[in-house]
Amino acid sequence: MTLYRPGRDVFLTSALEVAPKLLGAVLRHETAEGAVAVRITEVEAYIGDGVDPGSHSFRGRTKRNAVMYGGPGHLYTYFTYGMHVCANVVCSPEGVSSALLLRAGEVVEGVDLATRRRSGPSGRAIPERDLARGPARLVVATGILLSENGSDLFAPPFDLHLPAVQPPYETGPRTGVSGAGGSLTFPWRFWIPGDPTVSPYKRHPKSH
DNA sequence: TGTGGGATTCGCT
DNA sequence: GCGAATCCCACAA
Repeated sequence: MTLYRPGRDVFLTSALEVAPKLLGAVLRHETAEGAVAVRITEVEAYIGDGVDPGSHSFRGRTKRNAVMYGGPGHLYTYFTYGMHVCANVVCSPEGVSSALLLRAGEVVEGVDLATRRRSGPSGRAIPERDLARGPARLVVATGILLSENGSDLFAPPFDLHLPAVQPPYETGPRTGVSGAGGSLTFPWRFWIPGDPTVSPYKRHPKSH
């Protein structure tokens, strides 16, 4: 298991190149409640500065997306739909904007804690594979907070381990983003084929 | 200072 | 399958 650090190795390049290497990586987050770790199974690339209309940084740097320009290995969180938080891993060198949205993962540590966080006061049952299946679900399960925007993912309370051996992966077009049907047809999404934690409706974009 | 829209999820049908 | 919930941020005035 190799520990990569920000500013070095694979994280000094674009999200499109980092994506396959982040699949299978384990992201761990520790709080007073305990630790939860997820094995990343699905990511989506975003590139700013006029390249990708779907990116928050398409129109350049703003106060909101400043973290995306802050160097590789940092956490970019944002609030959306009035109720959800999503988490990204910044991949580009300082001054450049490129990141990976964590779309899905498998909880490999702290299943009980993750279940409590996801079920809330209702205490309803949640299938283990659904604990971190979906960007906002993954954030809830790991206990990542909006206020942790900008955190170094290679330092406590976080820890990011890349896999010694890269798992096989598949790519596909983006869905769920306005403007996704535009002229750009990069394979923005990357996932581990056959993994049950990958969003099912993303797994079969065209079921004809 | 006001306004419009969104990198989603859940529950009901 | 469909629609509601909900609030931060960017941008226009």
